[in-house]
Amino acid sequence: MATSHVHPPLNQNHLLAALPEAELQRWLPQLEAVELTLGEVLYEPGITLSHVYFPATAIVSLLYVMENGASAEIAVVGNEGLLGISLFMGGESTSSRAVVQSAGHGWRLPAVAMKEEFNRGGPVLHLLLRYTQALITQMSQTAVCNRHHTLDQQLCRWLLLSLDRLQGNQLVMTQARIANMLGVRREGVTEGALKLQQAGLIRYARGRITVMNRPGLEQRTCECYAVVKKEYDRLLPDLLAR
Amino acid sequence: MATSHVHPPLNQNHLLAALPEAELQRWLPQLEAVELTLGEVLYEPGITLSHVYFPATAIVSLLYVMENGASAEIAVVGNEGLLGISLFMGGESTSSRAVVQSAGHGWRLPAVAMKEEFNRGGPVLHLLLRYTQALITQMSQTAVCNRHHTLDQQLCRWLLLSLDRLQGNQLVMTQARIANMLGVRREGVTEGALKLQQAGLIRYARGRITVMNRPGLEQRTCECYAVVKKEYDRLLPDLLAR
DNA sequence: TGCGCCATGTACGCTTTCGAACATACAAAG
DNA sequence: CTTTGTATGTTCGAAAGCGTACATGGCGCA
Repeated sequence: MATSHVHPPLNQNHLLAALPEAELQRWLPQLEAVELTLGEVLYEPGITLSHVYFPATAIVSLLYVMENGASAEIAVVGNEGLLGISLFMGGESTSSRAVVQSAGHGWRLPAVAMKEEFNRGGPVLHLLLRYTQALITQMSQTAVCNRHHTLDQQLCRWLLLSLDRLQGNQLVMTQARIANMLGVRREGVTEGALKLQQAGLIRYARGRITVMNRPGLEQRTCECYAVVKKEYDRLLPDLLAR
Repeated sequence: MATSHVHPPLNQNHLLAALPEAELQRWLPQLEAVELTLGEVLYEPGITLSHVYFPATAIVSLLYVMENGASAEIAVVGNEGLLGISLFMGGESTSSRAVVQSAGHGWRLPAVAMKEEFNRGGPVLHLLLRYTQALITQMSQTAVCNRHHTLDQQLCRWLLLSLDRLQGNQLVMTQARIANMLGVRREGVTEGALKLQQAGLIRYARGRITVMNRPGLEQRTCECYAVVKKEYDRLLPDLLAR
């Protein structure tokens, strides 16, 4: 991970964009631009975090890795959120791992600064807690989706959630990596992706997926996508007017 | 739901038991004992809550009900926690439903009082947030478990989590209701329960389950149970010394 | 005492997904 | 221009769980 003092526009991250001026001024000296590389691990289960991360163009997955090596994604975090809620929730660590799924840049803030700000109890506290509730909704819906929906539906949901957290309609992502996130076989993702390509909804080649027909994906996915999206919009309306 | 002004010992709920004396005194006049009956719905998706509930001898499930009527449990809450975290998280409502799964009593506190206390920013805030993080862990692990583990393993997990939130080794619960929680067929639960009974781990009859060999259940369940339990113990150590 | 409801048990064919093995093909490096 | 690695495509038997249907037997209520 490279760090730099040349700051790209902070408001690429919606939470940073929603910060009141006073808080922003307090944070500025401590905010550090970071390059997040594919596969980079921002934190491991049980490890106390040194920073919170605000993705801008990167996407990060909260991933649980089981004893036998199998894995499952708990939630995706992109430019709408932050990594490291356990710092202000008080647990210091979580039982999941945060892995960069799409390279890009972001910012980070030292853990101490985040805790101080949180303990001031101002508007930032409420913003962060509302964000956390939205994240909880995503996790809950992931549980529901894992229980009841088909691989094809989940693939569409995953593509849409990722797309919402990126700019443009492309994602750099192999089928094997998607399978890792969804906790299914790579072959299953291949079959699902084939169907979507044959239907003209997406096109892909060697780790690059282009979404051609987004409404088509929304039609094929389960209700889970809409539930999560609605809840983010409801809980964080100030972040939409960026 | 019957309400009463005869208070059973408050410390049956671990969160209430962990309240500092000053906070307890502030809450006492507003705390109301409630009888929670089987099947009672404490809140519905999207509805703003009027109270938070602290179960004592009751167990409540956070349940997501899909458009087609199928359902899945997101988490179980008993005497270790509270219902209505969205009140202090700021969302006011959630996309899940809270259903009483095991009748018993508890207490409730008006939403306004909870918000006032939370906004004081004292120790109660941190206690509630640590509890919320533990709840998040349970939800995450439910997602993982739904993805990777067998019905038999999940049944054991569910029995253990429920048992931890009750006194004694009995639970009043039909196989159909368990199926509803796990989001599987009733027949699947019947087969799983049969195996456990044949192995001498449980006994049951007409909606009453007795656990005969708890270590046996722990041996048959997946890692998910231990992960969740450990995280509750880690995040809420003060609640164990009740 | 008898009726009916409800909890539990059993069976069968079907669908989805898995595990494993192998085939094809592009792309970058030498 | 060949080699090698990675991404994607295909197949097949096995397993878990589903949907459906129906059987059994206890318990409460009339």
